[in-house]
Amino acid sequence: MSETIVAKCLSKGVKLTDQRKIIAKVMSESSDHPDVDELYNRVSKIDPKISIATVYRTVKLFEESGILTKHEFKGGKARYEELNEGHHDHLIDVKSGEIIEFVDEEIENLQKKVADKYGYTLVDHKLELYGVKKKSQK
Amino acid sequence: MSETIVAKCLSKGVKLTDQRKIIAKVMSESSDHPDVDELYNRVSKIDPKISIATVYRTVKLFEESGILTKHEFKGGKARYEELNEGHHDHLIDVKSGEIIEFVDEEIENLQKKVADKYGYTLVDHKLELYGVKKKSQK
DNA sequence: GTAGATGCAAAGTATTTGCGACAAG
DNA sequence: CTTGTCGCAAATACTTTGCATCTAC
Repeated sequence: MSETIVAKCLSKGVKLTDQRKIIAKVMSESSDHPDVDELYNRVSKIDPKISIATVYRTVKLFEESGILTKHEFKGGKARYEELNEGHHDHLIDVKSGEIIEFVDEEIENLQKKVADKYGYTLVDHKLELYGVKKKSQK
Repeated sequence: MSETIVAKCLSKGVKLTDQRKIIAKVMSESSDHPDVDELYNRVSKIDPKISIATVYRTVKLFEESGILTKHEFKGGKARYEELNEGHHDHLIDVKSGEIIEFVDEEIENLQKKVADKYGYTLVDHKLELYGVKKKSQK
């Protein structure tokens, strides 16, 4: 868990302050995708003296260091998630806001193929599905 | 061209003011994906008295009326595009900012399949590819 | 004529930044 | 020690809104 984040910080030459350790811990224990406000709330319960500016600075730093990813889902604030080996995309329930993570190799490959077709090498992508729950399941 | 927008306004009961006509015209003549600032600049050349508040209000109204779509590409401002029958996704050149529109039926179908697998009906989606131009083309 | 649209400036959000005090390596 | 970080409050960027005036239907 936090081992990974600490290791990543050391390998990137990122100083390990108490604040960063707390933010890293909270993020690695969060299975949802908190926005900065929410993260700040959770962090404040551990150390109420941490300022929101530090939270903003830290998520940005962690993003650049490959520790977190930023999501900008429709019309909301930026939300963050710990970045692990396995890449995945998101299916968002438009009614409840629930977020489901999924992986689809076939789609990934097709994306590369599309980029290739236009003479591009894919460096990143974003796929978000927005759906409503079905009434009955056959 | 603008016929479509005028028709859509009438059918939706949207009042056709001079400002809206100008904004509609500018959008339908734009083949890129302008943000509000840029749209405001273009509109101002036709009628300098239009305020940016009206531009914001109008793009929002047009979006709700199915005339424009809003894109929130990585870390930038919201950008708008005229909504036509054919749906397409975007491939963004991370170096130049150039945007290429593409359609891939196969990916669309797979998306529906993924949503289905989790018990959802797809109501919307967002797919953005970020790439760099290849040096040599075989 | 009347409901809704506009322009202006002021108010919101979300995020970033300057600066003096402070802490990690 | 020295460089980078923190907390604070002020600043910024984008977008929305209250209000008096004006206009399409």
